[in-house]
Amino acid sequence: MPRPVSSRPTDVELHILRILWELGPSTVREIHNRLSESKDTGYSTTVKMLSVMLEKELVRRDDSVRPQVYRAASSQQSTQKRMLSEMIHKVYDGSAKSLVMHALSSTKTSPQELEEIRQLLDQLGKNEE
Amino acid sequence: MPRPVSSRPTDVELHILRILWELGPSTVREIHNRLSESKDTGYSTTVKMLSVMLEKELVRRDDSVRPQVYRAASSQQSTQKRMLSEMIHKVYDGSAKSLVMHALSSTKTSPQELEEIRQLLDQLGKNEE
DNA sequence: CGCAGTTGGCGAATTCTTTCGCCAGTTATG
DNA sequence: CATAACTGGCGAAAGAATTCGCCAACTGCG
Repeated sequence: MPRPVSSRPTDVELHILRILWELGPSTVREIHNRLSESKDTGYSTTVKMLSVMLEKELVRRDDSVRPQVYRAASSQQSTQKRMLSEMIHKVYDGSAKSLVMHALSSTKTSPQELEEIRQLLDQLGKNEE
Repeated sequence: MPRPVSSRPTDVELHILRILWELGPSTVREIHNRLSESKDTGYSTTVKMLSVMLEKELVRRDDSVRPQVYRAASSQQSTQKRMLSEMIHKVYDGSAKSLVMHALSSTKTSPQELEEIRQLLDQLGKNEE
């Protein structure tokens, strides 16, 4: 068997992934510095989290340089989409529409953003016909 | 201090909540029967999960009848909204728009549903002005 | 009543996540 | 090349989530 591919990130894992998406490939030190702005856990903890994430294939490591450089294994987009579709299934019973309606009605969205969404809607409508 | 109110449900907890939303107030036996259609865990496990959920105030229990009847403490809608806004913040960095765009583009949505969304959009636009 | 089956409470085992302490290897500097 | 600072690996502790075994209380039926 090849290997189960990257699983759903836990909260801290997601936090680290977000840092990697923001900073790009980084050393443990860089990741830890950023992480410790919002969380006060030790350096060892960050090292360990990264090693767990490496195990789960959520991140990759470049050993050819010193200090080693970590990067996210999947892009922000694809990770977001994976997590979103899990939510649509497990929380919204497969109804993307309900989720969209909730998302739109419970947060303020600027007129410009509404317009972008409307355009996407038009485009999707075209493909359907 | 009053009490921290219901926290985020875990996977199994959510599964049980979904059953309660579907069936309405139910006995452990009823919940377990439905749960065991998709999961093969024992009756004791269901009892325990419910007691944990009672502790967390995710469900309430009516002790005045025998066998006791459990019901979800929050509606499906409000739970969905709570979880969705957590996702918008933690995964989409607060951008409901990005989430909506992903949701629409990665799942097939019927023309009729697209229309409903468009109407909501129009309505939101009005309130903005 | 008295037994058989059902219900549910509790503590403990298991598994996963998150946290470190400690130690060894690496690097920078005088 | 010493030695001080930094880097990261490992195992184990602490916390959650999930699972159950066991037992006591309750119910229904003859």
